[in-house]
This record gives sequence, C-alpha cells and structure tokens, in this order.
Amino acid sequence: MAEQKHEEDHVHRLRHSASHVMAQAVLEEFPDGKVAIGPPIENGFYYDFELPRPLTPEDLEEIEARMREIITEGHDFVYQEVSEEEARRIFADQPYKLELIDGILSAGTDEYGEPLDEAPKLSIYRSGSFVDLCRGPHVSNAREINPDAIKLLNVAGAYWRGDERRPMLQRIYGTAWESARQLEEFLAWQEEVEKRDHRRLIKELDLLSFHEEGGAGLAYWHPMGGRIRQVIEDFWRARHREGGYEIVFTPHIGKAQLWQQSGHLDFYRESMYSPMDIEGAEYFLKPMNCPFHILMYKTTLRSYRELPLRWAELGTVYRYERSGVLHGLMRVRGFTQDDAHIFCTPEQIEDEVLRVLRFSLDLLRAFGFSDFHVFLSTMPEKHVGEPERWEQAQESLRKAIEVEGLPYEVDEGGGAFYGPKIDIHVKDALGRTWQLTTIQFDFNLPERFDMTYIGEDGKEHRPYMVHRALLGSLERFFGVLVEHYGGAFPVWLAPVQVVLIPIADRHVAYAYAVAERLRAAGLRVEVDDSSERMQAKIRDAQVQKVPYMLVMGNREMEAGQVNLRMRDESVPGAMSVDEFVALAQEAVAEKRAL
RNA sequence: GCCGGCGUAGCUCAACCGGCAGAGCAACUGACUUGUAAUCAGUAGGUUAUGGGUUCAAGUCCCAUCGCCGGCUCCA
Repeated sequence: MAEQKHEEDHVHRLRHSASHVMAQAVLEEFPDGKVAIGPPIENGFYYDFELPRPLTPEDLEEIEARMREIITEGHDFVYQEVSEEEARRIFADQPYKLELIDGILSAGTDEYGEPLDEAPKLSIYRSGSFVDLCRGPHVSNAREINPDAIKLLNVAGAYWRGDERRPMLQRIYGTAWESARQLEEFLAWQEEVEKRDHRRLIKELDLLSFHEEGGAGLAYWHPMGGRIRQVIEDFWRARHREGGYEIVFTPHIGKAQLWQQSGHLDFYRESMYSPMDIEGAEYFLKPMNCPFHILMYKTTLRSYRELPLRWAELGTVYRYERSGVLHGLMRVRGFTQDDAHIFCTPEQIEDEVLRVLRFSLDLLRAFGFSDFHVFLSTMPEKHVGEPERWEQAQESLRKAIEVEGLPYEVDEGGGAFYGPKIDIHVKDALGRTWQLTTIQFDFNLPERFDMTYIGEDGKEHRPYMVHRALLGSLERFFGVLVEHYGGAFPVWLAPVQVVLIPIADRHVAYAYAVAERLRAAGLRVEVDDSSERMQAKIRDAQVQKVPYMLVMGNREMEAGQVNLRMRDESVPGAMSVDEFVALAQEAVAEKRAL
C-alpha cells in the first residue's frame, strides 16, 4: 500500500467506520447474523454477512435509515488491545472472527489473508452496541460520519475469503464521503458511467447485438458497427505493413495432435470447446493462434538472415468462459485478437521489444488514448526456460519501458510459466483503466515445437518468440472505445460522418447531388429525405451522434452551398461544398473529434 | 460456476391480493413543406423468454431450461 495523503486517510477512516455502523444496524435486525469482514474500498466500503435470509432493497433502505440514527447517537469508537482468551470469549458465537483470530495468531495473516509484517496483536473496536475484531483506524466518534453523505448501493454474493469452496456470504456495498456534495458528485459520475455503458450504446447506435438463441458471449456486428470495425482494421493493417509486419491468415480449427504438442490440451483445456469429429480425428476450435504461426515458421529451414519475422493476424479465437463472467463486449466467448508473433535472435531481442512497445503506444494514441500504465510481470517459481533467457527478456522489457518514460509497476513472479510480459493499461475519458496491450515472451512453444534457425556459425539455435496483442481483442477494444467516446466517435471512426438535411422536399434532389460529391471525396454520408421537419432530422442526427449535419434550404440551394451544424451544437453556418470537404477531410486526417 | 435480482410490442416501461395485456417512442399510411434537438392524424404490432406444473382462472404462484443484470470466483 502506498502512503496516502492526509485527507484520503480521513475518508478511509470514515468509510471503515461507516462499515462498522452498518454492521451494527444489520445485527440489530438479525441478532443471529454472523459477520465476516468489512473494509473501506475505493469510493466506499462493504461488509460481508451470513444472514438467515437474502436481503432485499427494502432492507437496505431500513439499514441505511438506522445507520443515520446510530450516527446521530454519537458513540465513540474505542480501541482496545485484547488477549487471545478475551478475543475468543467476545467472538465466541462469531465463527468467521474466530477463524480470523486463528489466522492472525498462527499463520501471521491479517483479516484479508495478507501476511502481517508486525508481531501478531489482537485488537477490537467498540462503537455503540457493535464490537469488531479490527486494527482500525477509525474516526473517534460516529458523529464524524456525515449522515447525508452515506448511501448503501447494493447487495451481492461474495465467497468467504474469496474462496469458491467456502460459504457464499451476503456483501452490502455502501459509499461514504465527507460532504453531501461529494456524494452527489459520486452519484452523478456513476450516472455518467451508466450513460456511456457500451451495452446500452451499441444498442442505441445499432452497432452490435447479442442473441439468446445464438448463444451467450457471441457478438454480431451490424452494418454500422461493421463500418467502424473496417476502419479500425484497415488502419491496423496499414500501420502493421509500415511497421515491418507481414499479415497472415490461419484456420479456425486444428487437430488434437497440434494442441497436444503445444500443451494446450494439458494446460488450457478447460477454456477450450469440446472437440468435433472429422473422419475419425479430433479437431478443436482454436483458443489461440500461436501454434498455427509456428507451423508456418517450420515449413522451411530458417536462417538468422531472415529474422526477425513479424507475423500479424486478426485471428478469431473461441474460449470457454464461465457463464457468470460474460460481460457485454468486454468478456466474450468468441473474439478476434489483433495478434502477432515475433521470432528473432537473442541479439535482436532488445530492439524488437522497444520497437513493439513504441508501435503499440503509437497505435493506442491514434485512437485517442494518452494515459498509460505498464505492468511488468517477472519469472514465477514454476517456469520453463533457462533463467538467463528470462533475465535477458525481463531486462529488455524493463529497458524499453524506461526508454519510453512510462510509469510502471513490477509484479514479481507474476509472469506466466512460459515467459515474462508487460501489460499496458490505458485510462479512458472517465479515468477508468482498461488492460489492452500485452507483450509476452514465450520460452515454452519454441521448445515444444523444436523451432530453430541456422546462425552465423552454421549451427542450429533456438529463436526467441514474442507474442503480442496491442488492441487486445477487437470486441473488447471496441467496447472500450464506445465508452471512452460515449458513442460520439471522432470523425475518422464515425460510421456516418455527415447527415444531409434538406428542409423541404424540393431540396432533396440538391441534397443527393451534394451527397454524391461528398462520397466522391471519401466521406460516409447519408441523406435524411424523410418527411420530418428539419428540427426532427437534426434531433435524430444528434441522437445518433453524427459529427456533421448539413442543412440545406432555398438559400443554400441557390448559392450552391451547405449550412454546417456540428455535433457539439456549434453552427459554423453556410459554406461551399469544397470548403466543407476540406474541413471534414482535415478532421479525418488528424483524427479529430470534429 | 456460485449468491441475489430480472425477462411483457423493435426500444423504454405500465398492468392491485391470481380475474378481458396497455402507453410513449420507433415502424407503416396519409396530410403538412417547415431554417438548427421531437408537426398532426390514422393503422398495424403480443403463444407475456422457453418447457412443464398448481388453479374455475396464471404476465402474476411453483419447478426446470435459456438469457440478461449486480457481485464473487476465474481470466495458464
């Protein structure tokens, strides 16, 4: 835990104390209830309970109301160190607390199961009628909690100690702030998050759909979503060609033998779909593209002179995800990775890593992301490959991050068993972070497939293999883009860039003539020739978040002009068609919002 | 997968304690021909997710399945 500023620390104590107040309110309602843990978290707090029945939204309202009363009663929060004996007596009918006591004393872990650095010490906090095994810190009196700045949010299931083999408890989430205004702001922010939810926007903007009868976690790209995807893919391909990649295509299924050799059947099978029988042989739908790229690598004897090889593929893979984890476009069962594999010599590895990192940042910046955070994951205890290779790979990763001057964290031992990696998280317009890019070394597959190249010395060598996906998956990336822009895509991505709005029927022919000129200039254009009023057409275009609206009536038709209104409601007004084309093309070229 | 909630017209939502399934928007038809965020009128639209059960009677109660939502777990 990083050190915290004083005020954060106060909010922290406030939230922690609010969770105790909530626990008191819940236990008053359910005297036989068992309490687990109740820490402060980002934006609020929670407490886990085992209760005789599921809580309802009405229960939450009552608990919240009771919390306000308890706060007004103004009990002190009293800290006290206790002996093991005392603690066991106080919590005699609280089995979860007893387990925590065991953990603190014997295993040296705190209430979250994290290792303790100081000597085990038992302490309790009393406030009102509630006593909790707790290290604190808390506010000194319940009155310090602002009763107008707390709100209970929802109830959810949560496993005791986060272990799916342990009992499922009821977790109540709440939020608490110093002032009512801060609470308001937080709730407003939540509303904004809801408004930008990609699951809502892809429906409203007619971009994608999911189908109960088609299967969960399988996305359907509608024409408008398809347009955006094409722009993304075209841009991606062009950048990859410029960046020294070759683009390849591979099948969607492969024989069991291939997945056996790659190790996927031994280590990844629970994420793969059942095999299909083709003339007596088992075939599997691919969960990854790597083995296919390796087969291509092995079609001929490779020389160090042709390395590095950079092979990219928009590869569609299928992975079994448990039903409960599916989430819109962010977690699906079939998706297209913007995958690539780099095969190179040890001498090339440093350059290649820096190159792919820069390439990734450039690509993400083009899509409007500028705030990056990098995680470097190093060698775990169980691993394959020689430590020297791990060391070299990790150093090349670290060096690349530092050369680029990016903030990063090291997850010691957090790498996959087959190699170290870096993940790039981007911050979106609402300050939320998303993991997109992953750059991973692989010391496993080159061994398993006995990949070699002939070196300068005429002998066989094992190439380095780097696996990378920059956008991650097109589905997920698209979901992030939708939320980042709130559906108002920058001009170059907008499925419809311009809507032409003839004021009356007699202007429709002119609108079509202008539309032809705009299409010829490469713009994506639609004419709204419905019998609606101009105001209604503008409203439709605004709701669809179309960047440019061109209104045309008698004045424009006579002058051969168009009258521009922007999505941001500004109205630059009348201009020639050529002027508008230049303006729009510039916005496209510069990837501007408008 | 687990805990809890939910599923009614294309969309957003009504329908009391079990008693004839309804509105707005969208769609379609007609009229209007409009100057920067919703013109008016009419028409059509449903095996209430699916399958079973209880009941004189089920959108409503019960069971199963599918899917979605909030979390947890998972994401070599």
